[in-house]
Amino acid sequence: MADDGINEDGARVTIRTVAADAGVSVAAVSKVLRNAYGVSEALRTKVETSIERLGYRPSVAARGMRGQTFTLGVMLVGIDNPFLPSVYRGIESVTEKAGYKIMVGLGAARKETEVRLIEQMIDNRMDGIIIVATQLGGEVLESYAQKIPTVVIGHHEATAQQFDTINSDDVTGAELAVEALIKRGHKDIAMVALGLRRKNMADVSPQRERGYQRAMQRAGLAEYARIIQFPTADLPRGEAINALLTSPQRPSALFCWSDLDAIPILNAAVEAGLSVPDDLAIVGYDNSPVAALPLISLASIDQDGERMGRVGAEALFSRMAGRKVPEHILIRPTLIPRRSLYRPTV
Amino acid sequence: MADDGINEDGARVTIRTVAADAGVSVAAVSKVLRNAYGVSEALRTKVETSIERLGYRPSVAARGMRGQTFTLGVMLVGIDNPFLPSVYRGIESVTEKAGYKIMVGLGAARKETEVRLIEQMIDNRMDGIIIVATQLGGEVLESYAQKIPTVVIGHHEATAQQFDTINSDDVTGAELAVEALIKRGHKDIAMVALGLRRKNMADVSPQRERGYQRAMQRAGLAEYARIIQFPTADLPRGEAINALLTSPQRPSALFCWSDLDAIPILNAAVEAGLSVPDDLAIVGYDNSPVAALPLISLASIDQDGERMGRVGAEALFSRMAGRKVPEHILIRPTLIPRRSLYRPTV
DNA sequence: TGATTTACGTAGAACGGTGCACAAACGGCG
DNA sequence: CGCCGTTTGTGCACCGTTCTACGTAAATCA
Repeated sequence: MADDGINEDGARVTIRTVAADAGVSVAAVSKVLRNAYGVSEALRTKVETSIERLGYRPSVAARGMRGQTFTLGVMLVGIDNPFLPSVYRGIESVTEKAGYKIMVGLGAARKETEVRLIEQMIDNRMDGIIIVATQLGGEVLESYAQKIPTVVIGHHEATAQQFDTINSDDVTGAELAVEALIKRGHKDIAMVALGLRRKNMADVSPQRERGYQRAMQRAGLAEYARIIQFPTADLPRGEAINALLTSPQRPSALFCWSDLDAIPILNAAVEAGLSVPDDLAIVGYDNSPVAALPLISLASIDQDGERMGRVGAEALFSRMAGRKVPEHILIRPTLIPRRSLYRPTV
Repeated sequence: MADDGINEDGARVTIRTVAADAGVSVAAVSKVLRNAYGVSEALRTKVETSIERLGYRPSVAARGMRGQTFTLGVMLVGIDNPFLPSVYRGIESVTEKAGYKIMVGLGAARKETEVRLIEQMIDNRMDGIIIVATQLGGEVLESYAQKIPTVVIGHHEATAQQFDTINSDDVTGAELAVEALIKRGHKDIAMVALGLRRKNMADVSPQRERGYQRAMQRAGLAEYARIIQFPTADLPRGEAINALLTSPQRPSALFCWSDLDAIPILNAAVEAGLSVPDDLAIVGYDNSPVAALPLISLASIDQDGERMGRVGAEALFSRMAGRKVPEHILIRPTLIPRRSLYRPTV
């Protein structure tokens, strides 16, 4: 049984081979493959038997030239971001059921690379793309979205027309964090945000800054509110952390835009002899697996990435099916309390 | 300037559009694209100008039907394994220079999924594939490798004929870990290994077990040697960890096949009131970023994943260029000492 | 100068599918 | 029995490239 797509002559098994074997036309085989209209049960079984026997596999490349490829492109910022695996799992769970394949592009958070990947996916004739946590601007996204059904996850563009967006409600998430700290008696609560070259409200960090500001204001703590812009993740943050911890105005509590920053800060604080949460309480964002480790035990906001992935994939399918009006979905995050927020009552 | 591959009529810009615009034949444009032999400087600039002006982008799908796609497939076990990002970076650094694109498949460590992904890559007419840390058997790999140039990273198949392998020298890595523990005065050193349904020497864990055994024997500690098989990563390991830590035969030191297990064990040990490294010294494997956190400070064996990726990509290119004889490369790992191995002399 | 080589460019058949337009077969009905 | 509408299956143009085979003009050689 040649299930490697190559028959005994070493020639590739194509749709024509199958047609000849089944004694039908090429068009008939194609119809069966796409389960198109107008195939009798008899024909279908005949063709499927031949396909099975010959181990035929349709060429995606050839398909892509006219019809669908049944493949979706998923662009992720990078492989090491703790929030992505769950989003990916969510997407996968939906696409698998629908019989679609996924092709992943890893973006490394560089605009140039991201553009290249999107174009690559278009060139490869993906049926649709999901873009997760991109740095790209709304105009660029709109222009790509005209050419290929697009869903964007983790990037706030609530007015986008050509594509859908799925986001955690980052404002609410930040409010949850700050309110929890206030409830523990904190007043002097600072925030660590992502210091971007060019501030863009579409990114998650500014959204969380807004939530922070709101919650502080509502609690009458506006005078304490201050946002510390941290250098981007790949730069050395050691100095910034040091400055923060040794400052005479060191806050009593910290809300951190991401676990990516919260975890190193928490580590540095303990190393410096501070007690967490007594000297410094910390709440992060993303609920990454590391935060859950007992030695870290970092309270964090959970985005339910899996659900975001699922919802995103579903939106993409409905868009591929012809929906034109954009959907902009917010998903409510939850607070995961841990030791960095309060000392458990033993 | 229409740089979106669609001209003002809304029609797709194809090689024919470019040919017409430049006033040359389709074949000529194709030659320029592939920088094939027999193009004058004049022709080349003429064509390149048109390409630029029209914003033409060749269709990978159409290309795949006859020629190369200039795209490589990279199959990764999963997105959350700490060792993969560095391997990926290594691969990327080489392919980028060569002007090749990468398409990633995420395998989730399920054989069925992995097979599907490899076939998908063949269907998509990748020019070659790199498979990282697969569960698949040697025969399966050989059969795929006949159809597409293949390099396997992190899977020991030293006798494979059809594909190349790049591996960390896992035996030596384990020896390094055990010798370091012996040097710190430990005798009762146990090992935690990955408990596979079907033991396969191609996997990394058994290789490390062999290195452990050797080092123990060479030091005359064979009587102490014992290997504890842990359930695979996705199952709850809490019980296994508990049993290990509360056993009356608790060893004084532990060599762990992966940080994936070492980190939870270290956490549990400290939670249980043990002192690391005094009551229990631990050395892990992979040197994952979490191991480096001060609060964790887990000694670990570093595989230099980036180098493995680079070497793997280079091997793939040379194989695509026609090399037939297989290469099986071992890369020497190094020990990264941290607090879980020895208390620093202050 | 004629013969041969070299360089450049072109025509047109692949490649492996899709999908439209149409033919054939079938059954129901007046 | 002839007419008509509905299935079911087929022929063929097409998708956007590559690549072989070949034509032509210029350059080199004897």
